[in-house]
Amino acid sequence: MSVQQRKERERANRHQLIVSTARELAEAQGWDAVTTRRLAERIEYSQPVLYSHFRGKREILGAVALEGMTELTAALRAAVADQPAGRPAVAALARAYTDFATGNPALYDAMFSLDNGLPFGVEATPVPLREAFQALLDPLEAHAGPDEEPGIYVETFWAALHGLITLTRAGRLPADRIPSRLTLLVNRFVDTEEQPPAQ
Amino acid sequence: MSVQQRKERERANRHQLIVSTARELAEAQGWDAVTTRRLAERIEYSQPVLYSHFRGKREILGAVALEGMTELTAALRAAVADQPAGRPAVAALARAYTDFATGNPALYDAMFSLDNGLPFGVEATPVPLREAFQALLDPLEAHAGPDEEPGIYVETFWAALHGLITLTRAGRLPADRIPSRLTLLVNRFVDTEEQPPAQ
DNA sequence: CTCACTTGTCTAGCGCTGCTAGAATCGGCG
DNA sequence: CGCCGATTCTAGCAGCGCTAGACAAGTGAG
Repeated sequence: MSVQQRKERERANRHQLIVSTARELAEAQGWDAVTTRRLAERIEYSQPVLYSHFRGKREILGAVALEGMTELTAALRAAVADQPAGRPAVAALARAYTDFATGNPALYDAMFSLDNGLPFGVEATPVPLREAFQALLDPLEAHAGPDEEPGIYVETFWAALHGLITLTRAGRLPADRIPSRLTLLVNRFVDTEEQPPAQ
Repeated sequence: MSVQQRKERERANRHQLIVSTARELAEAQGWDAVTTRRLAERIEYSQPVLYSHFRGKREILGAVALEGMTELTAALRAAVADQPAGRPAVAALARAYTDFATGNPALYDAMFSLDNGLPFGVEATPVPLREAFQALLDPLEAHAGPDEEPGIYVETFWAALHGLITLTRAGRLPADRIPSRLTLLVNRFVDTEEQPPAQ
């Protein structure tokens, strides 16, 4: 059985190679540059090999996106971990989210802007997606008002972050003053009365 | 000179025909279906005619987007006009914005999601874009806090709206409960203390 | 060790895209 | 009428995602 095991291992390696290469290429030259031909050339196989691993280009995008979800979760958790709960944690969360997006623009696009075929918000939603949302929810939900459903509250906060990022990157908003908008957003979503008045 | 005038008029008509047809096609079947071949066929000319009016597909997109900006401005102004200034005006504004986006999804994409080549936020920004932003700014800016710069405040509010719309349409947020998120957003961005406590 | 066969990979090609060079045709003017 | 410039068309390029069918390599049986 060792032969079959070796083959499976090699196949898994190549699978990962495709995902990593696609991601690198996208991050270096944008997703438009990630064509099946270029990707095949980079991994030193012919095009059809890609289709023995993935149903199509979208599925490759989805695999990259999933990888990104895990990393985003880790980044958010790490940023919040060494902050006191409450407002500082939310500020750190927002900052970590936008840093992740600006630091990995192609990855972020694959996750949230492009069509990656991943099912959001249904029971079939992959675990990394759920965890990413949970990482967003944990530091936030305590700040939802008494009349606000926590889920809705977090979704709206997330949408605001996402809007800031996409509009900025698309050139619709000036790229400077990102921190100002972020601070304003956090102020608007975290009631200061909850905290002692340590401005 | 009447001949030349007629030619210019015909040319302007065809220009508008291209823009309208592109918009209709996009709204009916999505922007992916708007190919130069299909578009040429619809207007009953050959492909190269398109390139005598526009530098390329992106410029057609830009023309559609510009048309949308004017309509968005009108929609926002109309929605706010018959509302008392303050919170109701902001709520109506937010509602009108999302209604416009969901009612004209392809148009909205051309304006704010796809690459239309229009210059935002610089001195060369076309008038319709400025006016649209102004229509957003007018009912809002009075609600910026004392420590908040109105421009930043409006940009952030706009980004939140945009994020809600794009995430919802991309299937990242469940489409129901849009009104809940909208209400929450308005609550967070309009301080209730300013108003008499007429819940 | 040889042969048949399964498994894996590649070459070649389809129909489509945005865009353009150069041929052909149309329309106004002398 | 016939010329000539402006206009429009035909035909084609390079590249896209994706796939059918030819080919080679590795496996197990005799």
